[in-house]
Amino acid sequence: MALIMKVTKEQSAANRKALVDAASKLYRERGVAGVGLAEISREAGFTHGGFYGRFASKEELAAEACDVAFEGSLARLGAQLARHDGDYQPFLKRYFGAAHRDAPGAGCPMAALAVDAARDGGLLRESMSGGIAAYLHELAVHRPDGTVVDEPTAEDEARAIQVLSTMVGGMILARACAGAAPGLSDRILRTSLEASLAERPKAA
Amino acid sequence: MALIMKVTKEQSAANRKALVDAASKLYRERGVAGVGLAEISREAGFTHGGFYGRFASKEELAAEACDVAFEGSLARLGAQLARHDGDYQPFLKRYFGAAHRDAPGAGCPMAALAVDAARDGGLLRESMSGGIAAYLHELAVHRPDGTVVDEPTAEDEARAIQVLSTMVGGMILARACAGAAPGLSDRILRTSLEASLAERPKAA
DNA sequence: TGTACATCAGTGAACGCGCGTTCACTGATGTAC
DNA sequence: TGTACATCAGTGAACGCGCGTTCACTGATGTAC
Repeated sequence: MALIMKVTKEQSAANRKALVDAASKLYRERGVAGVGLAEISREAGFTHGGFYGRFASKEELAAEACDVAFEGSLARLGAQLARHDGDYQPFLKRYFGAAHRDAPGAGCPMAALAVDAARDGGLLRESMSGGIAAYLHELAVHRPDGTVVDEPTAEDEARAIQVLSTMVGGMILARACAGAAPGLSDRILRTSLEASLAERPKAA
Repeated sequence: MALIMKVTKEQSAANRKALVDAASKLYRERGVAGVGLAEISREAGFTHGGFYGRFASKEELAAEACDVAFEGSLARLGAQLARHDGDYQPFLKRYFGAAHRDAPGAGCPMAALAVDAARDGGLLRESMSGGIAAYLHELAVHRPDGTVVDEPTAEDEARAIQVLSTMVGGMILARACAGAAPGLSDRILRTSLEASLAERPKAA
């Protein structure tokens, strides 16, 4: 019957999504080269035997995991800006929080996976490239005075690049120091927040 | 005879250094998890059988490879600043050049390995932490007006963190885009250069 | 309604391979007498 | 000076393991008549 058939297909789609979500978390935490398909399948509640019924390769899973991470990240950015009338401060405060630093598996895909993507020659690199462009676009259309434009200018893009460089660089450096130099790691977070706010002042 | 003995030991030390140098290049290019000891040994001109006569573990090699990369990086920073009377522009122009973006194996250890180090629990993480602190110190003691101080203030450190975040974030984003969006990658380099120069104006 | 068949998501075992690590051995270097 | 021995950097083969990938199979879901 069509209805029951639909339930089964939905179940299967949900199972596939569970796999992508588990990969998205584990890859961000430990890198694409640092986690195997068996562990990802186990985390999602399956054996790894069925993997190639759902994905063409590990590379395809990595790209979809990256896409999903960007969806979450862009949604958070949009929601925060919308809730605060285009004011960047709440969003950036959250980005540069210790909670984000200490939980890369649920955080920014660029801070977690951009280096892996740069080393990759395939689908992950394309997903990351598209995600960066989309993220920059979202930052660019939201001007610091709180207005939203359709077509960002070159100046809008430049401002977006400045903010994003500070975000990604600051978070990566803070994470690299977190274990061995916690005081420095905290100062990196605080200073990067201040710098990115200066580039993107509070809505007028 | 002491002299001949010395030559042999020097040879052995040089061989060990060749291994660390090869690892430093290959790890920066492809990540610590992306290159095996056999390939590193081959690149240095050896079989991998002798590896454990020289290193306690792969982890130890990775940490030394990171140290060596920082030595080169800090030397370049110091030399450029000294040659131009503390003016940051030549150094930053070189850092944000396409040549640096396209040759990570010879470039900045933080842009190449900080994410790997953050995932690591051991020696690599400690080496990276110490390297970041040393690099920030070198940036902090060189004030934008060209003077050099012994004890940097909190403000000096904050300025150093701003510059370094922009450097590392900009380079990582530019590399992640280089294959799939070369135009965007170039704009990220140019904009990050301008932003870091604005944070560190030309010597007065 | 009941029975025989088709589908297909997921299982579990296996594959060849490269990994980090170990070890018995070689052979040139240097020492003892 | 000459001969027997010690050292030790480096070789080459092997180890157990986990990797990405493949495949024969199971068994519940759904179809045909």
